[in-house]
Amino acid sequence: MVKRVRGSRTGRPIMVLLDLLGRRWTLRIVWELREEPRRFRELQDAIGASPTIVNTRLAELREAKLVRLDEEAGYRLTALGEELLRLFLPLHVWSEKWAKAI
Amino acid sequence: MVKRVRGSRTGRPIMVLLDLLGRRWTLRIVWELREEPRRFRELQDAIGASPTIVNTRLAELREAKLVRLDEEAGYRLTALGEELLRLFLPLHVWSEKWAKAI
DNA sequence: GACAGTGCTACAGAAATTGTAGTAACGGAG
DNA sequence: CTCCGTTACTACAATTTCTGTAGCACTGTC
Repeated sequence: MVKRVRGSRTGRPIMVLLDLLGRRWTLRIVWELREEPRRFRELQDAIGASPTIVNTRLAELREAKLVRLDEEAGYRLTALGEELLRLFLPLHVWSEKWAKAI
Repeated sequence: MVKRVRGSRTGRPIMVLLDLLGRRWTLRIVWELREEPRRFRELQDAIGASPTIVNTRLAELREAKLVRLDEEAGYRLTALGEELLRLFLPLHVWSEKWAKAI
């Protein structure tokens, strides 16, 4: 089986990004790191996923330079990761409005 | 089909939203509908997913009142869906910057 | 040495997704 | 009416992904 690039085969950055963020737990992990660094197990407990997939997603996020492992404090967002998070922060407020609408 | 709540068991709106958006193809579908309505097959061809999953995601998005089926024109974002999209639009520009950084 | 914490991995079973094929309803052409 | 193309959508087996549990190797503390 040929290794495929998930999501877009075009390689356009927006498609690559949407594909990365559209994997289970990815958005959630970024969200959990929004305020402070987290240890591997801490993160795993917080989101309730298996260590296998947490590790896989962390590896992808690290490769994408959105997350890094700080030996002292744990996993944390990089500068790029924080930029991305800032784009997502309005979601929090909006989600409350959305919840009322549905 | 049994209705399950994926992701967060808390029911907090932001978690429910992150869970919905963190399913494969969901973000991509919203993105494809950003400019104009799309027919089912058109959408399927554009993203390259199976009809099964396209239909499943559309059903979820319709239930979440983010997408609706306009018999005349095809699937389109609702007012809520357009609000959500507006939050995501900066991603397009940011993704270009991100692509250069990695 | 015993113990707890760290990141991380193995692996079998369960769940989600794919790929292919097909259904049913509708409209227009012949 | 029959045939054809279009629509949304479904069935189902094969494949891929994720889960749940257990454990490893390493570091530091007592």
